[in-house]
Amino acid sequence: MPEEKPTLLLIDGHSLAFRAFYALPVDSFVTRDGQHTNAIHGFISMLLNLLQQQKPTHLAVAFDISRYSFRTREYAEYKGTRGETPPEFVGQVPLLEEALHAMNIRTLSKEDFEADDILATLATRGAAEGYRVLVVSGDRDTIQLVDDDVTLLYPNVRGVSELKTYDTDAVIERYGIRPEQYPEIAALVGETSDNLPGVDKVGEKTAVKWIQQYGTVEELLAHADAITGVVGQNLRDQQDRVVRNRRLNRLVRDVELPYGPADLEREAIDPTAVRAVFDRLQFRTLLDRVFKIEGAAADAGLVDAEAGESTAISAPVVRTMIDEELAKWLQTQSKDGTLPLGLRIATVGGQVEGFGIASLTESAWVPWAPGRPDYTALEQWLASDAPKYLHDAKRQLKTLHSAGLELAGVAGDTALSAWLLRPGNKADSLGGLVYYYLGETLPEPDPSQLVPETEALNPATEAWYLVRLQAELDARLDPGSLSVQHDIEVPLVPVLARMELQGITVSADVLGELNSRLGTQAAEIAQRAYAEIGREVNLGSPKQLQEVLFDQLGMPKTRSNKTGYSTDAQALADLQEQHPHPFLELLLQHRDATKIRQIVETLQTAIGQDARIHTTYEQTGSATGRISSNDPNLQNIPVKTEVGREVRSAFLAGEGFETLLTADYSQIEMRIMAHLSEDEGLIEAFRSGEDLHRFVGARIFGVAPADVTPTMRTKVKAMSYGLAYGLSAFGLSKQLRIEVAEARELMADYFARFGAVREYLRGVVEQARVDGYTTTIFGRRRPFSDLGSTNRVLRENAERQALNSPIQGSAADIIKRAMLTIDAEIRAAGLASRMLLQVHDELVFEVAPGEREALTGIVTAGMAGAAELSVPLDVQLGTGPNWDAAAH
DNA sequence: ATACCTACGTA
DNA sequence: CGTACGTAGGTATA
Repeated sequence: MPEEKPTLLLIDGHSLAFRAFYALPVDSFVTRDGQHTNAIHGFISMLLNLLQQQKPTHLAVAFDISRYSFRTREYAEYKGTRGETPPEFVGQVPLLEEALHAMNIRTLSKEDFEADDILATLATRGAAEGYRVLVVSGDRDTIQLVDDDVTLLYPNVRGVSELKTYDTDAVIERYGIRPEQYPEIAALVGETSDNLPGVDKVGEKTAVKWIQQYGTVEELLAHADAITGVVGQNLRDQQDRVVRNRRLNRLVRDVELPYGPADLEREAIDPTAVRAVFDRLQFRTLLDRVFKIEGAAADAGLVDAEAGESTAISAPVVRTMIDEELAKWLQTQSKDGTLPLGLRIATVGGQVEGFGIASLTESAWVPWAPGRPDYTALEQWLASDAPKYLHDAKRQLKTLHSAGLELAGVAGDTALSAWLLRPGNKADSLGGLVYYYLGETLPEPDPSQLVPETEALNPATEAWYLVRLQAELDARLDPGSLSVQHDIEVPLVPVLARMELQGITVSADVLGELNSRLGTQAAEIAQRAYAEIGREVNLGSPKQLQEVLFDQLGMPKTRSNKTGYSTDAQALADLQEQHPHPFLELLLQHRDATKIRQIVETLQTAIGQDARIHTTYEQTGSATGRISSNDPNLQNIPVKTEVGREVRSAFLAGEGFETLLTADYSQIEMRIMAHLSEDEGLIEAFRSGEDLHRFVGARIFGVAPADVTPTMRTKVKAMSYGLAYGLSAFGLSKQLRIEVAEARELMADYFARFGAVREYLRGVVEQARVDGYTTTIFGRRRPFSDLGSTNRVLRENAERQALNSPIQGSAADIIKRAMLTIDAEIRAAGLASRMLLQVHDELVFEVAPGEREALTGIVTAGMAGAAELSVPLDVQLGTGPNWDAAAH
């Protein structure tokens, strides 16, 4: 049996992407950031189909470099009729190329040539070298490439999901001429899309007839005199066109290229890179398809040996053990408590069922039944400082706590490491990380099935994966991130766990009273609002409000959003100015009342048996390094309004405690900016002890600090804060309701006095563009991929994020360091007082009787000393029976 | 039921 | 056309 020919697949990237662009609805393929992806999606989808159906052994995609080539030099009007490329298409091609590179697919382009010339060259060489060649292009000129070894796949009108196959026979059937004769026909007929006019009155029928008779254009023109009638005259008159067309539509088959067919062997994809790119493009189903096809390719032996080797390690056999055997095993495997072991806790219905423990070479399953006496070894090891690797350690710690078990020695948390590597991504499961970083698939039972088909992995084997995964993650982390991991994030795990377990006492009575009062109020306001418009509507429905405001009341249109026109507070306030109406005021009041009421209700249902609310902190919840709070969110409890503060007053010092203590950093982000920018003016402002905004205002407006008016101070304050967010003059003008020109002037004045700030902010973005990431004072990184984007919206969004990240992230580092110190000192001093909440720049404590002074000292020192900046860290303290009263 | 959008609370 | 979050209700899809 003859050996099968290798298959060389050659794709015209631009033409296929363009076809896909028009085949798929633009609006259905947009990322959350506004990047259009329909062309990329269509292209990759088509590509995956081809990989699956044709199983190419060799593969390349060719792109045009620009719309200019030797053809436009020869004939300037070539392709001149083509309109502007749609803006939604621009920018998709570089991303497509990136995706292809991640899939380890070669892309080719050549200055002065079109993609089709590259295809022609490779097809010719491929056929000569014994390949079965498949050419995919939407350009009819490529028909000339078809022969016994070369087949053309051409997208039909419906787009790129179905490709029509043209081999020699199919071409003859369709056009009545041999493939190599197609350009002769095209030269006569002309090609509108390339702006190549043909002979007037000559269509496909006539051209085919002539070529069937004469074979080539050259022959035909030699016998042009023999052609009668108007078309014959036209041919003679316009033979220049024909000659030119024929010259231009001949594809070049000997372009000099860096690769020959043999260099285009299909390679294994880079799973990490593919996931990164596809994540960014928000391609979920395509990602699955890529990995599925890739898996099949690996089975078929197409993937090179190197990629195969890394998956060759197999899990150790799980041994079940308890008590003395376990004690000995733990000691050996951990080298007397010095070597980290993976730890996985198995639970059923929240009850601990057992423990999987593993080193790199051995794994053990330890079944757990509470109350049995023979667990000393296990309990000792768990509670000891012997290092352990876990996934989502905080959750495990809390689970164990509820089972009455203590856990210490958390030395690594794969969820944290993964977040430090890619802080913008949402938390992944252990299985997800193993798949991503180790390229192996863990069986995960389908939670929707009562009797799962796939049996879950033994926790002991999961623990073994933890050890491998932690090593892989550590290897990928840079030194700065490693120190953040080691010095901040990992030690913070038990601290946050304790805060969550402690919770904070909340008065159900205060909330209940507030709820009913707001309820009555909201109902009254609603009635009055209905009276104003003569009917009842759902005031909480933006859609119904739009009807009332813009149709019924005929108000001027506000700024538009995806579902119509905005009815948010800002828009309503603007409306009230232009077109005052009592309904607007009532609506705003109703919003206020119901919003606070909704918060109150959420809190009420969150109060536990212990009269306390236990939030959950998400340590991997933000891209900058902040922690977030959920279920319920205690980081957005109202404070700005009077009723808002009533909510705060429901948060109390618990039974047996004297008072609440709040401690916050004042203007920490501005201080960090002063430190990072080394701006002398700003540094002096903080060292002077003068009110920051007053100081800055005095400099900007050229008056004495005492003469800074409240208006001036407000403007300065808005600008100072806005700077750290990448605020524009436009944005500042909107916020302060002043002219753009005035805002611009204000900013100019600011930078004239505090020039180093501007230089710093500019430098951050520039550096990030070079490095691909930003860094905080303590070494935390945040990667950015869109700083070089040609899409302005994407790029400028990324720039503002990059500008803000070192500032917000450093502030997060600092308060986390303070929390670690304070927690350690409270425990070292044996105080009963405890840290309860963190709200980004504020900490809330519960003070035990008689400990106020000691605690105050620890907190102040811990917070002020959390970083050595070129300006002091100012800490404000306050105490009181409730959170509102404890504010200062 | 689920996914998206708008709106809005905090730092 | 200002960063970072979480939650809830309405609405349109399945």
